[in-house]
Amino acid sequence: MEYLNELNPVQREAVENINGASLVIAGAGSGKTRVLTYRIAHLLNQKIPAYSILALTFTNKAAREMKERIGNLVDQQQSQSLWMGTFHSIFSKILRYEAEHLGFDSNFTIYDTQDSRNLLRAIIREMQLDDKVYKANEVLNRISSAKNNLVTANAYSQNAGIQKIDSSNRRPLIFEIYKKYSQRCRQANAMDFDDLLLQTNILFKSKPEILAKYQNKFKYVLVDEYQDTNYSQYLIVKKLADNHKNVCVVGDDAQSIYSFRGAKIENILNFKNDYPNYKLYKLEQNYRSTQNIVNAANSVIHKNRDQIKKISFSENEEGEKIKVVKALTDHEEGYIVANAIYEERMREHLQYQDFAILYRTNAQSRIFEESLRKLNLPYKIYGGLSFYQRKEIKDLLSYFRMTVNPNDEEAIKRVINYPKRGIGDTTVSKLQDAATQNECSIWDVICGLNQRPYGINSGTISKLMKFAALITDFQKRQDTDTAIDLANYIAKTTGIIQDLYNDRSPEGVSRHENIQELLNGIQEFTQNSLEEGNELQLANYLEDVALLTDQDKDKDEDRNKVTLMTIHSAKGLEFSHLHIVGLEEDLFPSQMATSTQQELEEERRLFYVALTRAETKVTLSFAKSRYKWGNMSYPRPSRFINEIDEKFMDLQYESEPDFSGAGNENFQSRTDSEIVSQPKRFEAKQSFSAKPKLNQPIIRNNTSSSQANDPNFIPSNPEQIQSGMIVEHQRFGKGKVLQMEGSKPNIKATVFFQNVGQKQLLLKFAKLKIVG
DNA sequence: ACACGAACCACAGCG
DNA sequence: TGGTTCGTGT
Repeated sequence: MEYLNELNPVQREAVENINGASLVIAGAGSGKTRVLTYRIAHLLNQKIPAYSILALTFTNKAAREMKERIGNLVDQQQSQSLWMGTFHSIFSKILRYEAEHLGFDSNFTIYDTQDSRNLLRAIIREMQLDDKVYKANEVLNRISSAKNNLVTANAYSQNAGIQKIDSSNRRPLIFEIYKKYSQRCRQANAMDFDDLLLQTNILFKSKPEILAKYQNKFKYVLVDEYQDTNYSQYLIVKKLADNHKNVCVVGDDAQSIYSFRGAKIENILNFKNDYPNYKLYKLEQNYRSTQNIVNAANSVIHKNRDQIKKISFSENEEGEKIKVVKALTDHEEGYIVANAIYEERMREHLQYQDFAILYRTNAQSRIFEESLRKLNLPYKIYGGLSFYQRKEIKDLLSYFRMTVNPNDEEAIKRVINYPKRGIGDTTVSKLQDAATQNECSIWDVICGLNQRPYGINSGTISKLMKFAALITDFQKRQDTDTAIDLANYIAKTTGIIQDLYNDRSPEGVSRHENIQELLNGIQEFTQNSLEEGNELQLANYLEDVALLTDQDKDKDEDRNKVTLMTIHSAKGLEFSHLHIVGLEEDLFPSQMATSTQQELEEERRLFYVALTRAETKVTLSFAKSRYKWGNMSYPRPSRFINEIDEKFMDLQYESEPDFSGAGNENFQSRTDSEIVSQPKRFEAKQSFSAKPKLNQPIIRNNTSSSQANDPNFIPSNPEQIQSGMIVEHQRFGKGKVLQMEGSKPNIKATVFFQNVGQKQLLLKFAKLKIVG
């Protein structure tokens, strides 16, 4: 047990007091994960069997890493038998086991957000509602937050408060959509992400004997990132721990950043009410960051009113002050950050993996990708469209889903006509109507078509029969084939592989590669299951895959790379040198989060989380101009910059910085004397008025005689533009035409724009003025 | 049924 | 910018 000596006194107490309720308030970098892993290791050492320990983490990755570490402290065999994972993955397992009690089949599909949205869109269309009023995304948010507060479809329709809100938003029929949505999910034998928690609660409430079973099984319950649990999750934990009360929750109210999805800080604040005899441990020493960073972060978070008072301090070296960089444009911000990383790495002999760029929204990532690529800096990017959400991946997975659960409505709609087999939208909607009428699935309708053809012509019926036979064939192979064999068989027989192979465009090639990568993953899964003696059928693979994210498939070759991610996904991570970018009003804090005190405080906590990811150095940056929604905007620097106590800052940006080139080969554009200076309106705070509508080509009558004299001549014809001309583009500003190529209908011009670099424009759509 | 072009929309964050 | 949907022509 020499591992106990690696802990400070408070950490050690939190690890050793295994019985009763414990609340661990853990400041950033205070060794929270260490306490959790050591506590679990300690439990195992006290001869508590692994299968009676339930540990709920925020991500799968965290669970995996923690298991690994516990394995190193005790033994791998035991640590692998722990019940450790996200709420979603743990309770989806339990729900599969208990599915019959809820009227589901144990091979139910898990709908991801895309599936849910598609289903909602279909329902809204079928109800003939205006999809501009009933936006699928917003309806989904309403339903999701209802579920997270355990409001079922029936309760929703009977709740006067909710009905009032929906009515005042002119969307009084959301309850109807919610009802239909629930029915369709049930019909399809599918649960969405929120259902995994909601149905667990329903199960525990309606079947006390089942609840009792799990209460007895899980004698020790641990929860990480407790500040980010929602009501549904809170109640699951409370119920499971109700008998033995051996519950340990770890969290930091200052790092609560998920209230948008129903997380409640109150869960931490109310812990003492549920467990009056609880013990409180405060981990206040930060081992991660320099004193300067910790102090700076503290000075920010102290501006929040709602918080548990705690001191966070560091005994590391004082460290560098926080730097702030001002860029003229969003693209320049990209160049500056990439250059800084390039130079810091050289000067301080660092690895690429020591650097991270954190931003508020995924949309900001592309500019940094471009500038990193220009300097040949390897990077990895998280978020955005994940691997498992790509079309080709979802298509193949949908065949797998059909095989395991043919009632899966979203899967069948994806694959019924992919690859093309001549079954069009009209046929699908006939099938859908029939399914709704008979309260059965589309698959059931297809299987009964010989008896009741629902007005579908015989040609199409035989196509449908062929499709059905294909799926039935897959189903028959399920029991005998391993996951990888069946997956390969499906990929081949459906023609997906061939279809993608035939597409020799770069996109087609990459899609083909993605499919190969997915199949490799299944191969790996099959192999691992074989070694560990687990089930190795396709259905078993599918159980996990819906809950995986990109961060779960970290590859070795990705290790030494600069990390690009949102601040939200950086939670729990740490980096030596950190760039927090886009510190502008209406971006960070987000314009959607400045109306109430609570929202603003959450943004501030988000900034706090960002700052505390850094070990040695933080650089903040902002741009004076940025493209947003396709338009130029001129934001002010974020208020958060000023909220950091000046003592901890290096305020060099106040004096106009000089990025004008010397020793910086990436700014050739600035030395190009042909390029005119910034347009005057650049200084204006708000965007210019009387702007032509973007989607309408601007065409005036072009008497070409006046062309040379008119500084604002708008061409209607690509031929009126020649190389060397100075032109102005609505989006990219002023620039010089370098060269033209292509034939009349689609002439391309390469234009060098001052702020954006070279742009290829298809002149047919170009929004250009000739200014000289 | 399908292919193509044009209009429209999107950018909050996650399992 | 880029993905999706809608309308049109084949």
